[in-house]
Order: sequence, then structure tokens, then C-alpha cells
Amino acid sequence: MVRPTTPLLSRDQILRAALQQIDETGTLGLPRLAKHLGVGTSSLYHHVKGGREEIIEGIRGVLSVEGMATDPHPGETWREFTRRWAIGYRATYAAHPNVVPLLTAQTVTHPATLDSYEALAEVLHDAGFSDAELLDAVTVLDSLVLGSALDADAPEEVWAERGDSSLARAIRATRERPGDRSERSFLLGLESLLTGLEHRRGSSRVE
Amino acid sequence: MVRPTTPLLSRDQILRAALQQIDETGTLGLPRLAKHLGVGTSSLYHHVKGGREEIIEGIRGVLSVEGMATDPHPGETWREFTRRWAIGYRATYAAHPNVVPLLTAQTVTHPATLDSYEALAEVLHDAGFSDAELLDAVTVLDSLVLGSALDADAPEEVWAERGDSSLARAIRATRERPGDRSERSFLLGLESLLTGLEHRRGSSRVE
DNA sequence: ACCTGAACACCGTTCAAGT
DNA sequence: ACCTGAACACCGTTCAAGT
Repeated sequence: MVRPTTPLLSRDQILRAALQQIDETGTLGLPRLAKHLGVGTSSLYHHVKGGREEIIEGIRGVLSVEGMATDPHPGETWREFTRRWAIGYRATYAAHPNVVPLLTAQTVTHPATLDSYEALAEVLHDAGFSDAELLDAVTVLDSLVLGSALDADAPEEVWAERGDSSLARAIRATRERPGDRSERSFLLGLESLLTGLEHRRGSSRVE
Repeated sequence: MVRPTTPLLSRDQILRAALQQIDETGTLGLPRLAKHLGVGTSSLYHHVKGGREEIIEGIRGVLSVEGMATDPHPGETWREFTRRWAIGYRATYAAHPNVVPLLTAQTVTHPATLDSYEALAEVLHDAGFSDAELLDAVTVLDSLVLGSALDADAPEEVWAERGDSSLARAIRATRERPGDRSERSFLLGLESLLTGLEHRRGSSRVE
């Protein structure tokens, strides 16, 4: 078959299959992906002209749409919105830990992702944060979220194998799913940051 | 020449050249690296048996030795040591932003890096942090540092091109080297975390 | 022990040919 | 517009051969 009457592929289908492959294997291989879709490798390029890079950026878009906050609820304070923004952002990436390293290796260009950052910036602006404060806030929140998503992925067996050490002992002492520890310390960090931001905003406020 | 009387290569030499190549080009290619060293690609494997992966892990080791704190100074409080640990850790990676994505893609196994985490854990333990608190502290600090190192790498032109937006406006309003913003918000976040940790330790202390 | 060159099994991307 | 198969220029890794 050369050109089917109804397309065998769609952009969305490719992104979904790619995400699944990354979740399952930790890597993205185009030949493997095409095979899984029952198609030749070069066929992918008809739906995703930018190739591998565009596929990864497309996945970022899918995840952003699914998990990142964009609109403040009525009556929501900046602190509530920011918390919701950060928690949603992190949860989405923590659910697909293997994609995070791929995403961090390339620049954010997807509109859905950028829109979500913009929404956070606007909420902070309306709450009275100055330009500089707002920039710091977005930056530091982004850092914590990304770092936490990477951490959620990190295996802790390395420590178990090290035998006697404070860290190994602490890990053994608090038996739980690694993901729980990662999430709990993220939430702890998030509240600390929110408090820190609130305090700083107060200190340089004009009105 | 088949086997020179004095070796053409050394492990250290390879790691250094690899780091330089990543700094300059953003990627690590073994054929390119070997060519730069004036040697065949397969020669690398005599000094670094684990190949590409071991080279990257070796770079992590070099950077850890150079920049991560391991021993508390006399009279240093846990907060002072933790601050120094985090700042050194981040500065080292921020100085080589291109290596960070490569490092986050693979598990930490280098002893020098693990030793540094262990040193932090011990300081916190001695300061009266419980196992659970200590684990949270190390995790959240690690997250912030890694996330900040990634952020330091992110170009902000993306925003400039977006025209009118709160974030773009804020970036234009605070003209400065991007690295400065990144470092400043890291320091802000760090102090917030330290305060948060101090507060939490107090709340669950026994003695 | 250390270097070489060839060989192996892969990559991602492009493109002419076909409907 | 959409799929194919061949072609291109790469990868990282292994290994026998050589000193």
C-alpha cells in the first residue's frame, strides 16, 4: 500500500504512542515507534515535520494541557493559585518520570506550557508583586517543581548498597514508597517557598 | 603506531576533554572526542571501560570533588553548612549548564557525589533532625539545586518573542544578565527552605 | 597494557517514487 | 496529502591483531 484512502497516522496518535514508549522503556526511538504504529519510520515525518525534537516538545504540550493550571478560580488568593499551579505541574511530570530528562534537554517552546507560566505571572502581578519579585517567584517555583520531578525518578537503591551511612539508615528507618517521600518533601518545600515569597512581597510593597 | 611506550591517553584527560566538549557544543560524541584527542574512537575504551555512560558519571565526580562541600568547618552551624553545601553544589553545575541535562538522565553512582550527600545528612543528624526530617531536607535541597541548575541553562528569548505578556514585560523591565536572576532567585529559595526546615525541626523535636 | 581498524547493530533525517 | 524503501551520514561498542 502506498497512500491509503484514510490516513494510518495522526499527530496525536504519534505523541500518545511516543509518551507510552518513554514511560515503558525510558527512551524514544523513532524506528521502534514506527514499528509499534505499524508504519515505516519515514512516515512519521508527514505528521510531525520537526522529527524527534517536535515529538518531545509535543509531549510537553500534551502534559501541560492536562496538568498545568491556567485560570484562577473565582475568589482564589495568589497563594492558593500558586500552590495549585505548582502541585499540578509537578504531579503531571511525576506521573511520567522518564520523560523529564528528555524535556529538560530541550528548550520550552510549546504555547500551552508558556501560557501556564504566563497565567502564574499575571496572578502574581495582580497580587501586587513587582516585576523583579514576580520573576524571582516564577523562577524559583519552576526550579523546585522541575527538581522534584527529577528526584521522583531517582532510584534510592544506590544508598541501600552503601551499607552504613546516615542517609541509608534514614531511608531504612522510614519504609515507604519512594514517591511518597518525594512528594512530601516537595510539599514541604512548596509551603516554605510560598511563605518566603509572601514575606518578601510584604517587605518591598508600596501601597 | 600500535602501542606507544608512553600512553597517549589517560582517564583524567578524557574526562576533561569531554567536559570541555559538552561545555562548547552541548553534546558528547565519542568519535569527535577521540578525534580531538588525536586517537581512534576505540582507544577510549581502554581507559574508560564503561564507555559513554562512565565518562558522564566521571564528569559528575570531577565536578563534585571541585564544588561540593564534604566537611563542616569548626563551629559551623547546620544552617551555615547546609547553605554552603547548596551554594557550592549549584555554582558548580551552573558553571557547566550543558552537562546538567546529561547528568539528570542517569543515576548517581559516583562516590564523591554520594559522600557529599552523606556529609549533609550527618550534619543534619547531629543537629537533631529526625530520620524523616533529614530525608525531607536532603531531598528538597537537592531538588532546588538541580532545578536551579537547569533553569540557569534555559534561554529567555522564548519570552521576548512572545510580545505582550506579564512575564515578557517583567523580563524587559529588569535588564540584567540572565544568570544573575537565576542565582538571585535560587538564593531567595534557599533561605526560604532553610527557614522552613528550621521551623519544622523545632516542631517535632523531643529534647 | 594500550592502540588500531574493521565490523556490528544501530540511530535520525531526507527524498524520489508512487497513488 | 500520505506512505514507502532506499540512501546518507552518523552513532556507541566490540574485538582480533599488533607491539
